[in-house]
Amino acid sequence: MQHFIDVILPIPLEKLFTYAVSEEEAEFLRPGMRVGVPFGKSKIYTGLVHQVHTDAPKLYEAKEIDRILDEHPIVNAVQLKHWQWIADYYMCTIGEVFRSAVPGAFLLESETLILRNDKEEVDESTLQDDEFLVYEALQHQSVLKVQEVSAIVDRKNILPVLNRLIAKNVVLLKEEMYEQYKPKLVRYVKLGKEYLEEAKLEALLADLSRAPKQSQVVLSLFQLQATSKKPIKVTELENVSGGSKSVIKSLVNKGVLEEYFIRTDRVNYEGGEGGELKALNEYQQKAFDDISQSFKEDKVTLLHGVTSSGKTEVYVRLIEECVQRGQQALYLLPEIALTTQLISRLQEYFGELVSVFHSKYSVQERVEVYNNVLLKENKAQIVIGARSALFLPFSDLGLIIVDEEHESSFKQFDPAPRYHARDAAVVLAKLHKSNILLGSATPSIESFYNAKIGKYGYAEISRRYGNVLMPDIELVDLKEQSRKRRMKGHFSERLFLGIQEALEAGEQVILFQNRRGYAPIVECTTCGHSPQCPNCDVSLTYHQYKKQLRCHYCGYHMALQESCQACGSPTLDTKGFGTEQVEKELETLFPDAKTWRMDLDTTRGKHGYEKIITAFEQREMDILVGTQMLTKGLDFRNVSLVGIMNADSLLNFPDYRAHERCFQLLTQVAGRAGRTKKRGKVLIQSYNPYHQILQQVSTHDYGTMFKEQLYEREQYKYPPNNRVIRITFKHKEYNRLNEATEWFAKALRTTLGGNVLGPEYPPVARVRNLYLKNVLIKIPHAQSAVKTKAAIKRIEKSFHSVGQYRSVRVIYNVDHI
DNA sequence: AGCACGCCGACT
DNA sequence: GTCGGCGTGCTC
Repeated sequence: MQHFIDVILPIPLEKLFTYAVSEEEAEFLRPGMRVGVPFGKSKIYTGLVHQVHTDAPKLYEAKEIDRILDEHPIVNAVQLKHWQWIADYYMCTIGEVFRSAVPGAFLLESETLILRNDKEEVDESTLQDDEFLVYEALQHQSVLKVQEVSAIVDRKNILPVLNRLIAKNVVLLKEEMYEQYKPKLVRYVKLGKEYLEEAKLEALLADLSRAPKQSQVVLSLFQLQATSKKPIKVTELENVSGGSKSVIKSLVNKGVLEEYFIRTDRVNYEGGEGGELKALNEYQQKAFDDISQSFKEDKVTLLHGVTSSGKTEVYVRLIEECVQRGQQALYLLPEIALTTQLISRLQEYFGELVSVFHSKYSVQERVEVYNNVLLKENKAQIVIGARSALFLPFSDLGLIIVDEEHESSFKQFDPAPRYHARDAAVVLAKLHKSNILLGSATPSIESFYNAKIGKYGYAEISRRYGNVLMPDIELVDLKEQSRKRRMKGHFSERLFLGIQEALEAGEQVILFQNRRGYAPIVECTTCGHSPQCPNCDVSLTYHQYKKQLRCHYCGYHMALQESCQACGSPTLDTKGFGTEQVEKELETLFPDAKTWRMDLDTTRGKHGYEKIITAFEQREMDILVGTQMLTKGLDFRNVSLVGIMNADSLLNFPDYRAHERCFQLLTQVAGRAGRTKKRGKVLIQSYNPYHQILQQVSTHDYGTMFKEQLYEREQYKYPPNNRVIRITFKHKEYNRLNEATEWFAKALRTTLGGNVLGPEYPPVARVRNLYLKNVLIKIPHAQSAVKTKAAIKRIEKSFHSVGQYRSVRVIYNVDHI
């Protein structure tokens, strides 16, 4: 009897692939083990066994596997089910889930090696020049890599040479798989060593004159390198230059570009002894009891606890119980809220039992945690991590906590699978028959709705810990202030005085402005021209500290010009403002205060974020200006005033979630104020202070916000009662994209009827030289989501069989945020 | 996703 | 005539 296995390959293809195995192999192999399999002409990939069976494929001859990579499965049956759910629900392939679910180090790839053929005599006279060169090189070293051969014969395509050499029995080929860790494939490029001198570079560019794409790539790379010392990602270069993968690949093969990988350092936390649990106060205890009751009914449970109410202590109790039962616990947090503060707090309680899993950790560290969970080691009994921790090989999960469940960063955006960690966690809990708790001070409309209709259990803590009062929130009318000429830059008199008062009392201030840089637009007052990004359809943001104009979508940057590029007049002015400008104004308004800024620009680097927070905690600065980074579960003791520079920018997003998100953001930022005895003060500046959302924030009225938002969502057929799928189309040609999306939308309307919106350009209609267009599909409650997705997939199939549309990228975002 | 294949234009 | 660039299609 012949034996076969179906394997999952880490690529975006719908199908599984079938390989032939021997009887012994078939007996040994089990689902969840990795195998090396030949794929395509020569490569060996890492596949995951999905099924062992004896049904020979009918349409093709199955290849044999190359090798078995594991002694035991590294992925269990529950995980495979979970992966399949994610692939189906989020409309991606199981291979894509595989790729992002296991540590990169588990996915080995082969490299082709050229070996000397010692068995045969070689008649040197029969060799051509290039063949002889390779032959000669092999006399000195027994193994050559493809790239080395390429360098020796000074040619890109070495296949013909190799084929002739194989035919003449001079060489043998071998595919070698490296068992060692490979960093997650973040490829970087730099200019090859030879081309570092200017003269050489010029010669190179002259050389490439008839390869416009390649020279564009080199130029782009040069630009990127000249302006920033940071390493340049291959993907970044691809997008900025508009050159395709194959263009870059040829340059790498030529040695013009050099590929390299960067790995981050391993981080190790030393666990403490394991300490005493803090006693819960009556409100926490009540919540704890309600949660326990709800868990008994096997319900997903929502914990709604106001900011600073001590949710963490409740979590700790639940984890404690779970650990006592001998089960594993998973504590999920948004990446950015995974602070040392929290981690060390958990380690205080649970000592060594705590492992941390986090994308900033090295490959090595992640493999370790993965293996520890796999082997159900004690030290990984409690895992605290960001969304990818969801994919660890838990075998006996007793509790999942999703903290800050409303956070939109739980939804993965860029590579597929575009899953929502909170929702995927709910499914995982179901598969494990595990308890799951969602916690937030500002629950998402979806979760609160689920609690309302009784689908989820509900618990509440409405008092801050230690009976600290909720902050006093005051709305400041910017329209009035500016009419009365009371503005100092972007500060109203009210805010200015508030800061002054706080500083005099020796207290700290947080200022929130949801935009980084100095000003989002630079405009010529003579002709109205403003500099645009050459790769994206956006104005360049002015960053004063570097005197640069930057694109926040693709990273393009250029020096600020003295005069207008269109008309030459030196009458440049800025529009709008960002954190940098706020910081600048503070310097003039409060010259004695120590001010710092926290945004993407100041927290780059490994510990940038950590450092600023520690410094602020230790009161080394008085005022902290920042973007939404400030909102995440930070526990500052000495902040008495929080100022929101401009709330309107949050309300005016063209997105059905804008209001909800504005409420959450403002409430969370406000929650940073007055976490100890003294009541905190929050000042929200706005041109529209009577907006219902701002009123609701100021009165801490979640209930009304929820009611109104739910009403609106129902009116316009948005979640929670309806589902939405957004399809994004990408192409570099404007016209082709338009035609393609019209075609697709029409097909969708034919099958699905009315609930298809678009195609529409997003606010930024071109990013990294690719045009974008969106189609939004709403699926009413009564309509089958599964069938709708199947219909969409069918339409995509016919879409891609149309020749001109084949190169249009189609990206699904189910439950997009 | 990668990678070979093959057509097409440019230059030894 | 030959080589490299760049679009197209296939991978068990």
